[in-house]
Amino acid sequence: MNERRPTVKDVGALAGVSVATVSRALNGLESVDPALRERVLAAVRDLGYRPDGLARGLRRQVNTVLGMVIPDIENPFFTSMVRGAEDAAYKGGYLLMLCNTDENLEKEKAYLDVLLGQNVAGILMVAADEELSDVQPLVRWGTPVVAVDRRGQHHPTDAVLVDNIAGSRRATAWLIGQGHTRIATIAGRERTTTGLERLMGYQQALIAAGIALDKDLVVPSDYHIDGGYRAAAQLLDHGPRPQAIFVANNQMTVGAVAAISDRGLVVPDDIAVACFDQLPSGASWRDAIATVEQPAYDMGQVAVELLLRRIAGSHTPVSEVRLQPELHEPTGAISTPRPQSHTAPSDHP
Amino acid sequence: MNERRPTVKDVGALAGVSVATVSRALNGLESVDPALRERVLAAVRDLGYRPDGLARGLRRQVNTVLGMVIPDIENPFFTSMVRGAEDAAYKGGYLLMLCNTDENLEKEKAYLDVLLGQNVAGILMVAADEELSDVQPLVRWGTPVVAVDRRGQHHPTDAVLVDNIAGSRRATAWLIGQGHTRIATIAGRERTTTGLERLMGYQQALIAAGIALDKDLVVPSDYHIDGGYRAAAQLLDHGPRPQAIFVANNQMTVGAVAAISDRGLVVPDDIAVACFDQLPSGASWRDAIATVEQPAYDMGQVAVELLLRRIAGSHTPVSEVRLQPELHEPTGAISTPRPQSHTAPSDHP
DNA sequence: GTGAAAGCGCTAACAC
DNA sequence: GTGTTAGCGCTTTCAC
Repeated sequence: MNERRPTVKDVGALAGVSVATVSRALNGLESVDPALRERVLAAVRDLGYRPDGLARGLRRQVNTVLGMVIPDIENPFFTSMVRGAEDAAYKGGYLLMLCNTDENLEKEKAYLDVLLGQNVAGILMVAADEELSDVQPLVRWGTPVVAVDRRGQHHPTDAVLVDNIAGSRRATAWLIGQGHTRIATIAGRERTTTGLERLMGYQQALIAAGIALDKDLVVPSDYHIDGGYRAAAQLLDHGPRPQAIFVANNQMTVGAVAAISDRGLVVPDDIAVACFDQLPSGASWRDAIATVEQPAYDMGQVAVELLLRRIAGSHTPVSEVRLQPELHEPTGAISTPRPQSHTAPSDHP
Repeated sequence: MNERRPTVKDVGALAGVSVATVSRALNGLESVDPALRERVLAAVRDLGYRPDGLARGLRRQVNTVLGMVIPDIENPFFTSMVRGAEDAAYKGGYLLMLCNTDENLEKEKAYLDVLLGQNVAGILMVAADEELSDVQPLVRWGTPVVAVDRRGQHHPTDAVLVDNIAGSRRATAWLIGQGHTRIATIAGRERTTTGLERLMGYQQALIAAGIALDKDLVVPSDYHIDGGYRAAAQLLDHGPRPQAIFVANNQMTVGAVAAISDRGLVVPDDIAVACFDQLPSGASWRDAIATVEQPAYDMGQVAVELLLRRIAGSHTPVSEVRLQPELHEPTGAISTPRPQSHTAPSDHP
């Protein structure tokens, strides 16, 4: 081990041909004599040769790799999206390199640098911060980018989003339909479009039902479990308790339910809950909460399809796809739920 | 947009210096006149220049990027491991490119090809198939590799594993301690060391307690939710029902519990369950099942530390680290559990 | 301290 | 159909 890694030159020498022939044979050009091609492939096997991707990429100026940047690899919503993207990419002959920014702008910039440096064919991006994330260099030098879930504010790119307003409007309307009027919301980060849009949907539903908006019932938070806990605590511990809460994402819901439960209250008997995103399978409170389920897998898939079209040279105007989320009403059953499979094949037969 | 991407040459031209000076300025060499350095950096900003990683890597033959290959990005065990690896890598000045193989050998090979082609500094690998996964080319050309969770059989590399035998022995012993003697197991894939070792632990515990092994109580499965469901169904529908089941991973447990519940049985009253891996937070049955919790985050962290040491040139013999999993006894509480935070900071303060 | 030039491994003109 | 060679963008001797 630790021999020098073989190059085209070594392969050529062993096969008794020039480097050009090696290259042609490896890239499947028809114009190569079958006998020579055989010799080349044999030499490749003998030496354990694999092409240097850097040199190849440098020369060809295109790669068959896509980059994907996500903010939180531990959020099932994103991993499901990744699976959709990856399946579509693989089908199209591309591989997907994943980068987790941990909602950290500095990391995000570093990863974009690397991806751009590797000359990836295109980038799928869930921005850590819609205002500050810098996709400008990508767009500027012609690397196709598709924004997913969150759309950067400054430099318009293709985007695949969910109809957040409609989704949260439906969820809130459902709570109203259950007979509640004093409905609070734990909102998402204020600087994100998802946060703003979900808040708008909540407000629209109240207005449509003729319910006055109450600022005390709107608690902005941060999309994290602990933030959801704190927000719910504030709602429960100060002023008259709301009859229902609409929570803007899954993680905050986990925290909110914990806060509710810690106070000896029961969902939905004492307080009704609806939320954006799917809840973890097997959760005991899963059948007591209405959820707005986002088509995460499809979002990833559609995003890649858009991206591949751009890579292929499409010059249609920048487009924004809005997928419809689906309201999932709780069954109200108390028994242990039958968990759903997480695997993509069963989710997307 | 879509101007030609600038190169060192462009920067040099604008700054009125040679490409060599540009390169030196960008790489922080001391020997550059401060005034020139300033001119260069200004030109870099003006042009929006960023170095081409391919050319740089090709020339330097070394990168500041690590590759990580995992089989299932939707499994929380792996994503937690990724977070540990990533945090350690970032701390050490490296970025982590993630590749999801979906337990698909062909994909795995393709990703390894790309990573090796990109000349990554090192690779963390959770092999899709311990017998067939081919790390030989990596080892052969000196790219450091650390196996995590699963150890390749043929070509020994550094590895970070969990003491599977001890973990499953403890879990099974706990079931015995609850007074059960007719204890079944839903085992992992037979060709994996984790599968074999967890089966061994189960058997060791039975033998130590003087309980005869019964082949009918061992059902091999595949680590997936559906497989767990089928395996449990077989145990419940044929022959005398076991008093307890030890399940070899989290996903199969989700399926097994569903099968139990579908038959109107209750855990742990009708049948006791213990399993390897953490269960999803908020699961209603979480407090009824004993779990063997693996230190996933730490595994990723330790693996990167090992890898970085190799990259730095350590020539110590190949080493295998075994971390101890922890038996988590159920509280037996029926109330809604307080979910734990998933975020790394709270898990690893 | 700075510039000219070689060369990393590969592909694509261009000759033959 | 095959070989020779230039050059992708960068770093790094080697001169000056």
